[in-house]
Amino acid sequence: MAPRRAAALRGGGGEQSLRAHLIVTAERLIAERGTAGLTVRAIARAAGVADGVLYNHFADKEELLAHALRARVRAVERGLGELPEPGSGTIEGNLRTYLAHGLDLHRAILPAFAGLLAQPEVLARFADLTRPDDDWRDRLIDYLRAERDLGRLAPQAPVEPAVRMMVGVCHEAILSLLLRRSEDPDAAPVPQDEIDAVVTAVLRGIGR
Amino acid sequence: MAPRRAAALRGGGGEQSLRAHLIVTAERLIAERGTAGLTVRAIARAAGVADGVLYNHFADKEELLAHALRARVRAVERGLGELPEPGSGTIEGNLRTYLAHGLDLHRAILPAFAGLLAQPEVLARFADLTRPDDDWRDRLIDYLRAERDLGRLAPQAPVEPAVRMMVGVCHEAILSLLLRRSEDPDAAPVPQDEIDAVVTAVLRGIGR
DNA sequence: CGACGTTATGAACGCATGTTCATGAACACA
DNA sequence: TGTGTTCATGAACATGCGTTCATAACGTCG
Repeated sequence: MAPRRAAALRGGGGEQSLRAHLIVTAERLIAERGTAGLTVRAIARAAGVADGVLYNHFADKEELLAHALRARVRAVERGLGELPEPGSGTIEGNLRTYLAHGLDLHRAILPAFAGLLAQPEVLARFADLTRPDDDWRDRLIDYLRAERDLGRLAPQAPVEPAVRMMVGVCHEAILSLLLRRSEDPDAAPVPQDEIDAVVTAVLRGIGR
Repeated sequence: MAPRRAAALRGGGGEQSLRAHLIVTAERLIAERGTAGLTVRAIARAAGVADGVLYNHFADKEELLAHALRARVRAVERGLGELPEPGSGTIEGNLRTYLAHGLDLHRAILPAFAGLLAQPEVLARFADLTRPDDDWRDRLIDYLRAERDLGRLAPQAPVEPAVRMMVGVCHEAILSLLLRRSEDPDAAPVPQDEIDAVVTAVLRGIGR
């Protein structure tokens, strides 16, 4: 039927189709180095297959990249676990969880998308891709509104600006991490006490 | 001495050196389309000169790009005017000015840098380039600390988280603008009332 | 066991890019 | 006017990319 030499190279199992194998390999490379200088040959070499295989399973390089990015996004979301329910725990603790969640999400996603930001025409082809931080932002908005409806926040609490700020903090932290990484590859992420300070300030901002 | 055919093409004046002319041209192209797909030939064509001229004045393409980016950053900063002094006006009004300033700055700068974010090794060559939003951020920190020292803010006001949020709001606004632009080229920037809401929330966050 | 269809192979292709260099045009000076 | 120097010119080069396709290796079926 299908895989021959390549299947043998990939190990005895071989229950994974070559198509899936390519997606997994591209996903790994994207996670490591982003989409920027990622070549067809690099993917093929990493997958242990010939240069042209890609075109037996995808229309072009971008279609493979789209599938790989989707897989990457799903993997990240799966690894981040559940977000708090409204009414449970303290709002402060829950916001801290949301912020940590958002920071992890952005740290995992933004580098992969950085190469696409520069090319709007390419980015447009990925528009149907679930935009992970839009999801996260919507859930944060829903969460705060629900807390407001439960009476645990003042009725006039400015939910939208608070969310805008928390999303912004995530972007800012990861962008500055990217910039610092260009000089020092081992730059550290945002320390915990700064996260706490932001949560405290946001809580004051929405009237606690 | 120097310019011949090209000088004539550029107009009668010709007091501008070809080197400066190349920088200005590249700066214009960067402002319009970013550094992403910018080729040596595109710059040469836009400047009305031969393909290879660049190498009579710069070591390589990246050196020209560095000069052009520097020029672009300076031009933007020049166009944005002065920031408020501590002690003058209201803190609310001043923060609004800072935020508008930061939004303009990021809208003008971030698209040009988007292509570089994806390539850390290239970005590292531009490390000496004044990082415009670092400057802006430092000035905002200094401003709020000065207001605190003047007694117009509580001594324990959390300045750093507030600044982190405002910088983040700028990043977030421009990044989401870039993303929306990839689908709708005429997407609108952040409306004024959202800016006001953010400023109000930040003010509450630092204890007003 | 042999014919057939499927599909991985990887060399080759076309193209775009950054860069080089032999050429000659424009100027300064004698 | 003649000579030397400077430097713009743009065709040519080297490289790397995405993509194609004739070939051959493999599994299936009669």
